[in-house]
Amino acid sequence: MNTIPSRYNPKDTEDKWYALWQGRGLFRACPDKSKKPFSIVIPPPNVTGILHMGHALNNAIQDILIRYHRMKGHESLWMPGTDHAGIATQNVVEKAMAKEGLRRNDLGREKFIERVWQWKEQYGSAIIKQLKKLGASCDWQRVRFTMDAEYSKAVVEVFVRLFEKGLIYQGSYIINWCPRCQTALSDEEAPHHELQGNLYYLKYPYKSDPSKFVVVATTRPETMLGDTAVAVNPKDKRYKKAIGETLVLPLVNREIPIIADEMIDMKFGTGAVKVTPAHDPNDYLMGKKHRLEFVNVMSPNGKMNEQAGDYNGMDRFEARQVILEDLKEQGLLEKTEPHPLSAGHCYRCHTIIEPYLSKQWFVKMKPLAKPAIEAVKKGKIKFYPKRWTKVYLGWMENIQDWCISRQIWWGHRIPVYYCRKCLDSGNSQISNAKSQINSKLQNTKQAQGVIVSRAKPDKCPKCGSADIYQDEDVLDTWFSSWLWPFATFYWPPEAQSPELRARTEADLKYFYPTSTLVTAPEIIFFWVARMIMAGLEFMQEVPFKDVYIHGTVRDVEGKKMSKSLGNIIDPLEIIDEYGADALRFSLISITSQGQDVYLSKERFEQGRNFANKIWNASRLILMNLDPGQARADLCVFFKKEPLGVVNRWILSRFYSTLKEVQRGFSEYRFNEAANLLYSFFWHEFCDWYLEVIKADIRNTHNQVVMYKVLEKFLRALHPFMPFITEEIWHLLPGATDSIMCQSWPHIQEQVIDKKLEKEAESLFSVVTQIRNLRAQIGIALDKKVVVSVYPHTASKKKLVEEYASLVVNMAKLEALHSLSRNKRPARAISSVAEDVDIYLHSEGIVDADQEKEKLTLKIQELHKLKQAKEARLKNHDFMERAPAGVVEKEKAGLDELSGTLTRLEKMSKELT
RNA sequence: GGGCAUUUAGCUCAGUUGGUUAGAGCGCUACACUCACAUUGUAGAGGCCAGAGGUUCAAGUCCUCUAAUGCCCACCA
Repeated sequence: MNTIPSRYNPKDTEDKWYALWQGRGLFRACPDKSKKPFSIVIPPPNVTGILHMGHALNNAIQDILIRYHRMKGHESLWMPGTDHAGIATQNVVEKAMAKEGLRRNDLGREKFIERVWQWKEQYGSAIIKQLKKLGASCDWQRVRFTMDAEYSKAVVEVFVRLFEKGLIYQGSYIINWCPRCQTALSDEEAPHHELQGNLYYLKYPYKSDPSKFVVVATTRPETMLGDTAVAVNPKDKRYKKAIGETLVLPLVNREIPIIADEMIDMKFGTGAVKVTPAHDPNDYLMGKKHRLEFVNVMSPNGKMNEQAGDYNGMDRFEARQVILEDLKEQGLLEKTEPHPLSAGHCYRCHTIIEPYLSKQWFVKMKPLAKPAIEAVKKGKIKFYPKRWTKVYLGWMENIQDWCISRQIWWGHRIPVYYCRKCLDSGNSQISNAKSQINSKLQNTKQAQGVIVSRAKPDKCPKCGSADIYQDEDVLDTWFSSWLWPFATFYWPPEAQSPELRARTEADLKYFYPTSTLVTAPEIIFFWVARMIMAGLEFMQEVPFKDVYIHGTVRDVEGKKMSKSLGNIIDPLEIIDEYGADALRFSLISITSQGQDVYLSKERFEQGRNFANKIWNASRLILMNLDPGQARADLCVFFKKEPLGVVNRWILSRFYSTLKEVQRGFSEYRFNEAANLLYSFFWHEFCDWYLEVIKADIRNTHNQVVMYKVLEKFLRALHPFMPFITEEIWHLLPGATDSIMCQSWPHIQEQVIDKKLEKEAESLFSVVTQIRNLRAQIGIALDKKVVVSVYPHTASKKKLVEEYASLVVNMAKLEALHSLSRNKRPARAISSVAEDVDIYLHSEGIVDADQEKEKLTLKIQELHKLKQAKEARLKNHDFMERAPAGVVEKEKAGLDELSGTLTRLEKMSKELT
């Protein structure tokens, strides 16, 4: 077996095994009534995406869960796929086209979409290849895309159903408008960020006396062109007389009234507010309430429009400056104060959002939210960590209607059709802003000429005209991804071809609801909450039972990793340098439940080193393994053979560890599970077990135990480090099949023996103490020394004598004597282990003072502890109120401490 | 303005229902490469658990307040 290299090289193994797994269909999952299902749907990455550390963490966790449950005997499905990511993808393709000097309008809608599809075919699978590098065991035959024809049927179905239920409506409101992407956005897509802006105080002259003014404060002076009133609080004494007066809007010369509204905060600014109903959500409400005029002064591209008079064509921020200058010139800019404000930003291009009046489609959310709130409150869905429940509920309980129409081309076209004839003849076509606002939204449903349909109608059902055209807008990307947990299973079955339906309907029944959703906190509102609503609305069942929210991956300074900051650690680079196993293990071992991860490249050394350690321990075992001996049945063997303390110890430790690992899994404490396996293997199996048995490695007991522990350990570790465990699995004698097909080791309770564990560890501590003594006087390891011990109990004496050779080997001794009299030998340095006094015979001169000082320090330290324990045991309240077990423990601790102290004191006294 | 999280060794972090002398990885110090592994081994140093109160027989852990940092939410013109 010396053909095994001494360093593990992931490059030799990872791609090889992945190809084999996939080739053999080991990731496939099919309904199997004899098994319990376990299913996860992947949070579909954007087709534009490339794998970053966040994905690596997210998918490593999912793969660990899937592999674990697969080995636990569940029919485990990991559903993969990608998201068409409307705005993001359109932006990317437009950017690529810009290099050729092309704009989307040059191509036209159809050609442009064709081009996006081409782009998707060419680059869209990049992230899937990268997931495979990571080891992701998705059922790739099922890979879905939110724009797939079958998936689109679900989107249309849902739109139509919600519309028919009256939960979708069209209307004109102030929405978040991105002037760069030129589309509406939902509130979630326009996160607020702090900006350092100014508060400008503008003077609006009275019509009756232009030398007098009302001063208003604003952060967006360019919107003043659209002002149609000034509002004050009716309780505000300063303006009591002014209410009802008329002002002349500067630069525009529009006459605007001073109105009274309770909404106005008297303490802010001057207490007088300019009202721009077409450009601010609050002003919009006031506009409606006071029947003001809605003047839209901006074009969709963020430039001022013809309503802006002289400022027509200027960019909104340019106009701001020019308007301020003009006002200043006229003496109408009273002052400018720095003022921090927060403004919405486009989550795709980070452009500052313009609150903008426009006609959009909305989903009424309150009725959908109600059951979704219930489901979580009743515990049908559980969040891990728990605190996200509150975040979820908080949002759900204050949910706003969802703007779902987008003015882009890449996406699901809204299934609404218009009959030109009906629209022309009727008055349902909404032409000006004012009537838009007043039009009752529910009317959309009955509106003449508006047809909502699963397929494009040939002719108008009302008038029979064939002059029908579809709504230009597409749906929000999230309007398709919220269906992911069931639409990926070809929901609705009735809408699919009979053949497809026959093939897939059982899958939906078997795998839905899914088991666990693994995701990041950023998309709780975007996605998680909406999936819960969709699942309950369309499947009458929650989409998943557990939601595990992991942390955000950050750099060492706590900054989010982003391309623009240049602080990215590329997972593929790490895989290339350290291996996918190392990447996975390192990430998991530092990710405690839901905490953010601060990452530097060096962290991955831990995983790499661990892989190498496993590799070399396996190498030792394989080089010394007699396959004939080793493969005995452990259970039978264990019962029959007197295995000895060390073998029994490692078996007990293994199963103790396994038990805790399993608990880690069930509580979503992956770091704990990973670290338990790590420290068991390294610090118990390698540092002690293998070192101890090395001397007698051909012994049958040792053969069986080392082989079994290795073999079972590999299976337990496989979910975390799939590649190296598979590689070594195949080096084991008689290994058939893939490790993926093995079961996760069953916990053998009868092997766990805590008392025995303690006994063995007390033996090891004798070794440690001797090593310690050697180090104290600097005796090199190759120099053999003689040690005498005096065990204070008969059982310890028996143990030490029986395992004398273990101590001799591990502490590199010439000889170990067991003293028959409790008397300090001459010329020795001393130490104590549990119930054992230890004397290392020194050939040189023992510095008695130094030795005495060392012992004295130790005595003082233990004395303090002893006092603390005595005090506790003397405490009446403690004795009365502490549980018996704790008191017992304290007593035992005190006894031991007293014993040790007496022994140390004797040692010290005998020193002359 | 509201909420959440974090604060434990030089660094990055574990520490579950309160219960012996608070742990890990990295880094550091000393020693050790013919030995499965120097991506290693052995031994060691290093902690008023952010601060102040409180509850309790017992607090890193529970409660209150304070401070710093980060994140999320909110119609702060």
